[in-house]
Amino acid sequence: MSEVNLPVASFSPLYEQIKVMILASLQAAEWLPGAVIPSEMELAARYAVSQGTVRKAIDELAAQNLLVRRQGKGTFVATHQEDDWQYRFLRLAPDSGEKFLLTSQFLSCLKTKANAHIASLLKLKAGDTVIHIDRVQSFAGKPIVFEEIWLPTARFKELDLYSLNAWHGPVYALYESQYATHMVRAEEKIKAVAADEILARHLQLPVGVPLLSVERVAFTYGNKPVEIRHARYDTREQHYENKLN
Amino acid sequence: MSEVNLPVASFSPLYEQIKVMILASLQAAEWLPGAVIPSEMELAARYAVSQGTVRKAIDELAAQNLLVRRQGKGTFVATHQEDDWQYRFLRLAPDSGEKFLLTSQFLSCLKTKANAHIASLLKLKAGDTVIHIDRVQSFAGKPIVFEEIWLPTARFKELDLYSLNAWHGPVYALYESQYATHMVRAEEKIKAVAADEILARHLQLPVGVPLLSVERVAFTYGNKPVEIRHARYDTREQHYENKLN
DNA sequence: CAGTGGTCTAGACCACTTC
DNA sequence: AAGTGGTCTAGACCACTGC
Repeated sequence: MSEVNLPVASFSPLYEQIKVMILASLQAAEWLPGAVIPSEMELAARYAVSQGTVRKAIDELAAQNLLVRRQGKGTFVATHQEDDWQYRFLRLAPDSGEKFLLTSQFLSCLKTKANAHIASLLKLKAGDTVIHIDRVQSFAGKPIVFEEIWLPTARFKELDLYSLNAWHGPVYALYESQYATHMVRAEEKIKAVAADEILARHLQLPVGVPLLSVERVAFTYGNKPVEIRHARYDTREQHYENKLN
Repeated sequence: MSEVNLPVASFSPLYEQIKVMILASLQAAEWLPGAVIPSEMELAARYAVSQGTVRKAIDELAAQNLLVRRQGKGTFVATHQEDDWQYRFLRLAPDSGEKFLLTSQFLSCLKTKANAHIASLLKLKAGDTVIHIDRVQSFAGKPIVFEEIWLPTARFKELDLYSLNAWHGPVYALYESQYATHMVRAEEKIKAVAADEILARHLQLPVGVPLLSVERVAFTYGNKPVEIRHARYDTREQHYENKLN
């Protein structure tokens, strides 16, 4: 008998280890969203490597949109609170090509027990509670998006309908500023569905109209899922845009 | 009066210029999809720069999926003819999570005059002709996708129904091997629509069922659009998957 | 002008593939 | 053993920002 020698923890370059350490600092909120991190020289000294090695680590974290480099200024922790990033995860766009200014109206914000589906997506234990939010988004006065959101109660304790409606700007900016939770990436599953009576009422359209159903799981540092969304888009005058590379 | 000094052709680093030259070689088909390009050392000599500079250029082209690096072997021109890349642009996946094996049936392949919409997307002149293809894709015997494809006749001259149905594998691999055209990226616009009679017949489902409408423009080197697709997906047992970063 | 990120170099050595 | 890409270093200099 001969054994195959599988490389278990094979080779890990220095810059990978430094990425891990920087990630740990982000996760530990040592540097907050929007803040500068130490300069490349400082980090090189801290980790006892050359500037080039720190550079490569930062390059890759910047490519993943965790950090943002600004020449002459420094390297910053990515945030959803800046102009270009306000709607980083929004793929809906008007067919006309005009600018998209959505207004948001929150309808409800209730604490409930997570059902099996939501619980498994959020990796919660049976019996854990979630916050369930409903909202409608409108463009030029027309309701276009009906959206349900589920959040783990543990992380988003004091969130209520009043503070949601008092907030102006993207929800992900609110999560950052109020709950120290930065969304790093998300996965969406898209289907076509027919409007039922509830959706028809919210979106002011006839029952049976085809709508885009978009289920999103959003993740913070360390691939931790912390938000579920289920949106329905009226795509009669707008569309979902995607780039394939 | 004071003039604002807009930097017109400001600063362009060496590695950008080398990227441009490598891109030119790809576009000129000096190196074909799947082939090795010269080693970093050779390119460094050719362009009279250091290996590190060539390296950075190649790194960025590899990040854009134009090149593929393989340690110990060399750097290769990306191709749709390899296992992992076979369905690089396919975002449809079964709800069940099982493996997705699609069979393709081409229905027609006709030369027609491009309508205004298609012509403008393909940047054709008025009067230019296109090849119009219809096909149905099935999974486990069930028709799931109805797809129309438009191609500029000029580039895809001898394409006919017989050769399409004789081909086994992704269409983008056929474009590469028969028409020296490699697809680099694509843009999709997605809507929900109701099945009309034609779609209902092709997909064997009732009229009115909500379907996903996916309009794709695919580009080759130099951002040149060379293929339009309009697909309709039955999303009752499968979904469109997307990752947001 | 000092400090930051960005570019470029030259050279040593490592990891992987092939012959 | 030779050739490829991959890592790491040290140092020089450039481009941009802000005091």
